[in-house]
Amino acid sequence: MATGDSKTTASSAPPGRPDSSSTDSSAAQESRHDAGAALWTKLTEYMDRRGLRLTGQRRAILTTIINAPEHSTLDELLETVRKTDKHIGYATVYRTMKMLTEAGVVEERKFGDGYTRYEISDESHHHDHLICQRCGHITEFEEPLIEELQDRVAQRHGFKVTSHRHELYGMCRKCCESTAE
Amino acid sequence: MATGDSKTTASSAPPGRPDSSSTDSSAAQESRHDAGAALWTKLTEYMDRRGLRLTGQRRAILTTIINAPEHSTLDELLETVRKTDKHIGYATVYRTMKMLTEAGVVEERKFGDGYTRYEISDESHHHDHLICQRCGHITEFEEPLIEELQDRVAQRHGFKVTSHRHELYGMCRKCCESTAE
DNA sequence: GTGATTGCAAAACTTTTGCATACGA
DNA sequence: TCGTATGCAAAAGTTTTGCAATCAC
Repeated sequence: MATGDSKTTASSAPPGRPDSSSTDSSAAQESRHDAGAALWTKLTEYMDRRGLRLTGQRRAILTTIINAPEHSTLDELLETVRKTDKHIGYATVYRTMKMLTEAGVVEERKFGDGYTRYEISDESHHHDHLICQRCGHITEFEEPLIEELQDRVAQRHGFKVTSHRHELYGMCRKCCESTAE
Repeated sequence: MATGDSKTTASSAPPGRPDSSSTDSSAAQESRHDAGAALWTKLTEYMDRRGLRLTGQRRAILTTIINAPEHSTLDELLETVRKTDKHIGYATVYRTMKMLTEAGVVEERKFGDGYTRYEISDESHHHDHLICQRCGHITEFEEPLIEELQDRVAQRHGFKVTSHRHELYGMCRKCCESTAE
């Protein structure tokens, strides 16, 4: 029930795949968050402020997220973190992710396949997503002009934006090529 | 369980509210789909092709959707359609919405509050959404330049787009004003 | 008449929560 | 020690499905 049969999964982004030659920045996926230190600082500050405790499980979970592929589901994270800490429970991962989200360390994403996915929060690099509906691969993209236009739209409506999501669904390059044959 | 306590609901768009004076087209919300006839044609063609049957319930449900506010949830649609047909079941509405989606008559939308919402499919007017997290009001917007940029992004990635979602979350004009006081 | 459709209730699934136990500071 | 955190299992809450009875064509 918990661990098992997720349908589509973000593959673990092999370095140097064809995609990475494209114009846009998807650098974040290659280097696995060397900003780790900053995240720990952010987290401990958040926890100190509230009298929360840094347990072994929480340490293991944050470490896992930092090293795991972006857009992992709870099940995937649980499976991974259990390689470190055999007896960690689903609820613990769940609650920790909630806390990390609250702390601003990670962000929840819902791509409509029924699962909540998580990614490290990087406020300096807002990005959006291309989601392949065939292989499940998720690519990130940044397009400042879109963000600008989007802000203008909001302004026209007197709307104050606090967050947004922009997702393109379809078929990634690899799948297009393998289908074309 | 079924009908009851949805948290945020698209209010039924009173005509001539302040919003409608804004620049962007949100005309679709005012006039309740006079394209109804075209929808019926589309649906019956779809059904004929597959030997599906036009039952009283299905008629009632499509009529309901055409007249209901956009972005209604299943619960809301069920409640409304029951005013016409007292004994209609949740599953019937559910399955009919699935069929209508498949037929291209309606589109499913998920705005992250846990409910699936439905809107009439209007291929000539792609639009995206501004979602107020305070009052739940949903406004539509169109911005061709964004669509264009978005296509360009996809092209750069060799990605073939079949659908997209672009949603801005925050506070609508009304709520901004009532909060500012 | 025959196969599609309906409605009810139960199942499936992910997400949340209650509670007794264990543990960090 | 004291209150937070954990883990298990059960609860929630929405979406799906099984099945016998009905109904459209």
